Amino acid sequence: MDTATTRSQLVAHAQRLIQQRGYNGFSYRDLAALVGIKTASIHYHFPQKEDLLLAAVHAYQQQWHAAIATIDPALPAGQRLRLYLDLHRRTFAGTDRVCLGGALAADLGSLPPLVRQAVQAFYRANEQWLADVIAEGARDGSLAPHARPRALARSLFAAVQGCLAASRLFGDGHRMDDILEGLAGAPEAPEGGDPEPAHTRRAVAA
Amino acid sequence: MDTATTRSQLVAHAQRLIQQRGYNGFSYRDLAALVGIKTASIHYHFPQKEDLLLAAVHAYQQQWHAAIATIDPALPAGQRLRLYLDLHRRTFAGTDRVCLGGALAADLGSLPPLVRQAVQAFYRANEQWLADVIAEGARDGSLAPHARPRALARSLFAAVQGCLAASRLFGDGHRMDDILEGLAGAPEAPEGGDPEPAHTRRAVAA
DNA sequence: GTCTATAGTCTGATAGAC
DNA sequence: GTCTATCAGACTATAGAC
Repeated sequence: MDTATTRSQLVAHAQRLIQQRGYNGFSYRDLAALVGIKTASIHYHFPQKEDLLLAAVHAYQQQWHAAIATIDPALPAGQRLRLYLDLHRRTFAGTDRVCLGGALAADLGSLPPLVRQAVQAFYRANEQWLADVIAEGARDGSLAPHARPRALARSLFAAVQGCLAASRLFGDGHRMDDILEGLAGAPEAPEGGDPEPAHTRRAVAA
Repeated sequence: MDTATTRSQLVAHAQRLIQQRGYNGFSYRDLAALVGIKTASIHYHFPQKEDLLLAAVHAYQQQWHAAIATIDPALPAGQRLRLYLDLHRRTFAGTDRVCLGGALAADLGSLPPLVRQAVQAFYRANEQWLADVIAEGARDGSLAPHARPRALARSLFAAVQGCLAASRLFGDGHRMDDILEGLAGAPEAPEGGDPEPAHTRRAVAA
């Protein structure tokens, strides 16, 4: 089955354009040119721009849900946490995009209320997944979190979103390593020119 | 001296509108209505929109530089770090704004190159300040960072930016406390319903 | 489902009077 | 410095043929 329907192409291109330029940074004209149809035809699939936006966010959330579901729940919590960060790094490193949720959250003041709710749902889902993993890691000892799971989950997700923006700003795909380094623990002499981030350690300071 | 010149009003309103709605979310029309002049008059002060943008970013960076300069360098590094986070919390809690740097970084793909450079300079200044404080704290023992100062500074600034976006998204002015909690250390039983964030502690896990 | 054609509005920007 | 008047182009959206 050829799943590259016009509708799915529109959603995919809309996602990409928002991630690159922000919510107000793209038009039906851009979209039509990319898909190879006229702007009027887009309205057949998405009568209002808000309809397209909602479809883009919901599809994005499902895509991330599927991606996170590939992280084996049988693995130690600490490793799952690193795989979560690595998933973000691999997805966005070298691209000119950020997370769709973060991109929309930044333009919040010009977002229709329903889109705002969809973005909230995306944030909640990520923060809850992280909080669950952190709590489990604290139980089984694979993590030693220095804050309550929910607080740490929120801080971590915020750091990931901010890191994606900074990575793109500086064209530096390695910035996620900074968070990984803080997660994994670090050299005892923190100001020296230690060139080896302790990626392989299991001790977690968070 | 009455410093509320038309030019300064334009810059201030432009800053606010970008922080609320993003780079592409406001127009000369909005701005003119707020200041009480016509759109054509704005072009006298800022011939192109990019000129206005650059003025807004540069003014913002100076404002933050002045605000951070109020943090007494004689204080312990750990306390200066908390004051830095508190400055952000106090500035944005209860508002519908995020940091101008973060707002522009999110719309990077539609930013003129010179504006992009100005945003980079803003990020670098903040990350450098944080790295210096963290390195000093590691030296004098007022902090025990679990990552190298530069990595920790970048993660922390990313977390602050992400936290501001999430705070506004959920209308929750207390989210900066999550970062403070991770910075200050936390209960040894992280999953319990401990209602007391350890705000007063000095031990820093970061 | 896609098209042409078009409406009505908003956009950044310019010319020239005052 | 601010105005009126205007521009050319972009925007979302609609009507109706195919």
